[in-house]
Amino acid sequence: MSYDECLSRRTEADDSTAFGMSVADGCGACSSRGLCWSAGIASDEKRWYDNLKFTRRRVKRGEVLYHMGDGFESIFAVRSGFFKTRVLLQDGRDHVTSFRMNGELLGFDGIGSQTYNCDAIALEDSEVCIIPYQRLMQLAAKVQSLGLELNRMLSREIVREQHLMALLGTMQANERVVTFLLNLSTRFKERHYSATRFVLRMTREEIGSYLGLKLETVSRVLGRLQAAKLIQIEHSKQVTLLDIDKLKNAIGREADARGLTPNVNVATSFRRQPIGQIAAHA
Amino acid sequence: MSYDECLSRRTEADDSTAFGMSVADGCGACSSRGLCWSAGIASDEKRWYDNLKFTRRRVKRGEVLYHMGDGFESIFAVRSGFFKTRVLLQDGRDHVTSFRMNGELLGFDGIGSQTYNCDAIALEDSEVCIIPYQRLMQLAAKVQSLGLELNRMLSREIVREQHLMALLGTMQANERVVTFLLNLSTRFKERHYSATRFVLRMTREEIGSYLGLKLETVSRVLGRLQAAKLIQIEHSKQVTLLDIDKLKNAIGREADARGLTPNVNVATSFRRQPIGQIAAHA
DNA sequence: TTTGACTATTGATCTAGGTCAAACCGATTC
DNA sequence: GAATCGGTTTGACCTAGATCAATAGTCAAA
Repeated sequence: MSYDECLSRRTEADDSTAFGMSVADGCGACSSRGLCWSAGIASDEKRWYDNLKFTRRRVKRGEVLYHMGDGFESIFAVRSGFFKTRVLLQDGRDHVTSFRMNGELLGFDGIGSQTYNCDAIALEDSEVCIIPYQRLMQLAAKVQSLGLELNRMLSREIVREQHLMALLGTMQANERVVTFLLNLSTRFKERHYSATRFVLRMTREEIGSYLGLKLETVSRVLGRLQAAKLIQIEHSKQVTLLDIDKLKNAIGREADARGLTPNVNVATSFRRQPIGQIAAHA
Repeated sequence: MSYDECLSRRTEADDSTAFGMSVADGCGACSSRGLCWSAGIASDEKRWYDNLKFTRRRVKRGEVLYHMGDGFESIFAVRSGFFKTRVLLQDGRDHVTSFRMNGELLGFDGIGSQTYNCDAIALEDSEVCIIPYQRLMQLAAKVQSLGLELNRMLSREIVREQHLMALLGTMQANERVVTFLLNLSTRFKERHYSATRFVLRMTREEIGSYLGLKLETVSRVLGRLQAAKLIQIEHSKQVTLLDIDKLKNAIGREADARGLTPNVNVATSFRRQPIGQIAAHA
């Protein structure tokens, strides 16, 4: 298959109603340019990249992009919106494994078994580029750097998950939530959004599932962070990070010394004393 | 680079002293054949695979195969022995992310950043094949199925980690340990070792780190499993799985009903009895 | 065979986070 | 504007697993 064949093959009419599909303007003009692929594509092959076009698909809030068990055909790039992925255990328990925003990719979990291994669900009305895996690999056979970049992305996903495992295996509730907020912050920053003020698209329960905590615990930690003036929350969803440096310091052993624990075990009987009262006496 | 160049390039003398290196007999004759790569290589390209030869390296118990931060050049296939990988957090805490046995691969975490993102440490005297990544990708450019298989392996690693995240995020101590034992069991079985009787190469602390538990908890759970006659342990390391089916059933909600909980606090047990539990064996 | 360094077990106690329950809040809908 | 609904907060209480501490195997070196 030639370059041009590969490209033309997908230039269907822009019928945005059928299956919620529509045709993209092409990667060169995409607002996620630089986040999604291009960073790793060798510059002499950039012209290639800029001419890529992928079919798009709209996914409404709450809708499933793909289900665990569905046959794997494509990976997806988030163009706009917000997704979560989750794995289900046999007995019905589930665990959220990632949140994805624009420029991030979904579906790597399907390559190995030719079947998706988790559910991907939109947390708000979203749009994705559909990247057919077969076609991608045909291209990669021609364009060296494309295959290399795919490997890099898979590897980075492995590393991301390793960090998450370390979080789940070793961190306290406070640290988990702070790590989560800081991670969102840097990702928004990369997208030229505010690093300090953003909206949480997911519920407390979803955050909890992601962090291995119960929703009440997430709520309490956020409450404590707010009481300690490290963050501010309006309407449950709108978060402002008031002091990123202090937040960063709150990860690690010294977390307790900074007034984030509910019960500063002073003498004996002041158990579960809210932070505000302690601060007032200090 | 031609097929033959690629192959001949690495046929150094078998000098097993220098750097602990030695040359392998080639993949075709390897005892891990079928575990490591070949399963995914298209049959018309098998002759290719069978002629592959990689430099080997011996790693003594306790020695580091690669360090976090080391420049990435190669992935490794375990020929014999046993490894753990671990990530380190800034403040010194660490978390074990995998145990690797023969036929399994190490180093995927380095591809994305060109730098290893964890430590790989031998738990017993071991030997690995060194698979230079550059060379591998050169080959993959010629041999389609090699690149595809690499993608599959990376993807499977992603899925493996997702399951582990779910374990760390949602499972009780009992379930974690049982899952761990069953996982070892199936991996030994795949290698034609006993699925029911094997040696734990890692310490209780390492198991604990892997499972997000403290070593005392691991020890207690193993003790309980033994008391329940589901397993037997000799000399701390030698494990026998006495009833794999019951072990499998011990994962999930009903685990408690099977005598795995330490203190059956009868006084309070009437307070909230899960409905599912009553119906379970009717 | 003794010594010493690990590693594992076991008991007693403590606590971070889970559980349960009630109230609250903001957005829809009727 | 009352009622409903999904999500959130907050309080009271409980427990699984952590922590601390003492004991005891295991193994290799002396």
